[in-house]
Amino acid sequence: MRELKYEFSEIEKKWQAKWLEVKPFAASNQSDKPKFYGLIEFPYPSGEGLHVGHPRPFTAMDIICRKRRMQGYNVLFPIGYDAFGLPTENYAIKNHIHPKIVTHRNIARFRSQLQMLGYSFDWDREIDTTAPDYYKWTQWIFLQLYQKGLAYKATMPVNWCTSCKCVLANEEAVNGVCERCGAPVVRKEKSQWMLKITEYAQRLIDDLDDVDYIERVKIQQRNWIGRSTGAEVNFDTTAGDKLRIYTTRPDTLFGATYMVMSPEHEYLRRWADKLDNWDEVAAYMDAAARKSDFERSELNKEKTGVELKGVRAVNPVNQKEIPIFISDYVLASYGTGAIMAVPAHDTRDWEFATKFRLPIIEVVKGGAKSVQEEAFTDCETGVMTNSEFLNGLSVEDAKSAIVKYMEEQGLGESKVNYKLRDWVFSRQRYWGEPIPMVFCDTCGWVPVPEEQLPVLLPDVESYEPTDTGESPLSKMTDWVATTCPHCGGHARRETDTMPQWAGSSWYFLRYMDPDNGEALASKEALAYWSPVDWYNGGMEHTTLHLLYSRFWHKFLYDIGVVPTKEPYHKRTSHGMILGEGGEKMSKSRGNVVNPNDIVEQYGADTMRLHIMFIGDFEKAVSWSNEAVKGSKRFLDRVWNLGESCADSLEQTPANEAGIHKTIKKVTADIEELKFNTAIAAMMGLVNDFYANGCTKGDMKPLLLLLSPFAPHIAEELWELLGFAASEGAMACRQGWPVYDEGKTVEQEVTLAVQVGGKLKATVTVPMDSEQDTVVAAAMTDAKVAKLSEGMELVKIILVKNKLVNLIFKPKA
RNA sequence: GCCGGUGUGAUGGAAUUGGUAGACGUAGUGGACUCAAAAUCCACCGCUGUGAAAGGCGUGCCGGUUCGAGUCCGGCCACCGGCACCA
Repeated sequence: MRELKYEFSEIEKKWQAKWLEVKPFAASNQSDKPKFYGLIEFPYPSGEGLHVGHPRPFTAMDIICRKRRMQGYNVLFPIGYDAFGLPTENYAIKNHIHPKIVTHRNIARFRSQLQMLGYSFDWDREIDTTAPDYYKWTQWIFLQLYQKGLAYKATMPVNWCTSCKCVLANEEAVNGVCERCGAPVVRKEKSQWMLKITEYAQRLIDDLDDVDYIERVKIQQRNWIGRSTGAEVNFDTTAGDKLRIYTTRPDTLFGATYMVMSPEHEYLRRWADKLDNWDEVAAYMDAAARKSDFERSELNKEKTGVELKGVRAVNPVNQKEIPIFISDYVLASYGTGAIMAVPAHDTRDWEFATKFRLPIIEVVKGGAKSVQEEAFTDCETGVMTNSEFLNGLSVEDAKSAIVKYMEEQGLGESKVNYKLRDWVFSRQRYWGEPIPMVFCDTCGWVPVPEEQLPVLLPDVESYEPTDTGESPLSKMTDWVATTCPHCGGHARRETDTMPQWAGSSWYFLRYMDPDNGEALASKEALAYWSPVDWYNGGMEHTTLHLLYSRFWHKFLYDIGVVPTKEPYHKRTSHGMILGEGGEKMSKSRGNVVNPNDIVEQYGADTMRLHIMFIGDFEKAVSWSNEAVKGSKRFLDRVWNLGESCADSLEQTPANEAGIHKTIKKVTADIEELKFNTAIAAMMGLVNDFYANGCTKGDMKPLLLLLSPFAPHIAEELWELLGFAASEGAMACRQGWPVYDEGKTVEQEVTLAVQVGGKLKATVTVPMDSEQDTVVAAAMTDAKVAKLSEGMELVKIILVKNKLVNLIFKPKA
């Protein structure tokens, strides 16, 4: 008997100190072993510290990486901090502390919390996006984008958060409110740096075919990019200009009974003197401009619009004259900003036509109701009608036929459109990377020369955003005033900073070679580690960080900086941790669980184990303080086995099959993110050990299987049972246990016996018994025998080692 | 409206992908140990039924395929997430 209590607190401190000292998790940039790069989304170091949302994905990847090391891989599992951002800045404003100081404090806190949980990060590769030698390279990438024409300045209506006093990306404005603070978002004309992500739209779709992302991520990205194929068609107008429209249904061209332009369309002002009702039109344009996006979409149940009196369009295929309207249901920013309206086959056009009593002409037949009652929008079943040479064709055939005709006649051509918009890249805030551009009155925008990077973020007196919509940096006149790198004349620095997403768009590259002063990472390091083998992160980043970083990576690939087209080979995602009632955790509900409390009460191993045991990793689960005890109890039971097991290094025969089965299950389950059932299997094995008795030989594989999940207790018992002494190393440096398929099967199996498909009995027979043996054994069962009286056995279905189903019928 | 996902005991969740539904855990019940409690160990634990059995019912609802359906097909309902006047 080894009599030592499971003092988790001391044990965990001991091993954490040892890992920091011995560095068993340091990755090497040169190795004969196969490489594995496991990545988690680096945290934003908020003032609140780690919350329970963090340990779930972190522990999962830690388990995978610990297992990979034991399987003989050279593993890179790094950590860093995505530390630029608004919460830190807002805290700094409120408390008059420099954001730099706040950030350092928060990072220190995060670091100690992450170490407290025993993660096997390579701490020598820690990065911080706010460090000048890091953001130097963020700025460098921006300069490359600028040089290739992918960064440009444009004045355009942008999403403006009224509370943050800052521009938001499309992706950050959710339902008319700011994703971060919830304040209303309004439209504002501003001159902004933009990144041409749209240039990569098709490749961002196509290359999804070559990566191993979970399907819902691929689907969500494809939907977000929103590719559609259709045609652009020119309509003559009585004003003389050709009005160009985009449609995905060129087949319905004969059904176009009017046209609609967006209120922002450039022709409108040009046509002012031709319009009899210009006052009315101008009033509508004004009203539309004043509406926020939210008002334009959400509140717009009823369609509104104004007819242009004095200008009409001509349908190019039948020369019919049709009216033109303006309406805010047509968006200026998509397609050409104008549409042909086919009310018979588009619900929005139908609503508008009904309200304005415009003709509805059926050109596709097959709808359940008349098109006067309901638009028929189905493309699969319809047949063309009222469309001259298209009549009788299917919708698909009609599309190709009309496009071919239009291209021959010079009326229009096929066209692909995307919903994806260019990325608004400027923020009027302090705590971000300065955009390395200078404006010279004579030369215009001039990039800061690479050798002058980084453009350091200067210290300012106040971080308050200005009401004029300019960055706090604009008040730093000394810093703003500079000389033009081109002509040497007076120039002003760009005072906007980059968005939060900049630093995180390439951070995984920096981990490969974090101290490089010459490049964002060396060619060798990039060649060795690229791509990230497995990246796990939240679904909320699918159309933000994940898309942005794929875009940057493709660009870096194009200019020869990185060796792979895609940054991440595999992408998985975890579900959220909800509060006890299945509700979102929030301060206001008071159901927030602090990992520190759990670690203090039960230990880091219990915390890790429980967060993985709690339910399906990919789905949302609710936290239960009560249930944590079960995981702690399991570790106590393992500890007690370690104290009481027999000294023999032989395995107990009764445990053998269970051990091999468990190795098989845990090995496979980790790969499939089924941590909960892996843990259940280990619990089952421990229950067997209690029932059958156990030896050191039985404990050995159990401890190795447990070590990625609960590394501290595993190391301690490994040492205590003498394995470390006799084999000279920590558990984390052992080989991953292997199973013998032959030993996973039992000698005897219990089969279900069904009669007519209903379970009536079970019978135990030797493994792999043939049908005759099984049936004979089944018939010895009293219940089965009784059911077979006076019956004839007409059919036997045998599923080997599982079940036998006997079908009887009355004897004739 | 469109695109994903989910629905299983008191409860968190399992189920080798068509083969013994409820593994593993929590809560609960009974017992052992203890002066006692906690902890620990052992047993029971879907509903109904009975003295105990037998039997019947049971994976959101209705129908279908099959020797056999939580799993497949058709039609609904509810909840969660994403997108949303993108022509």
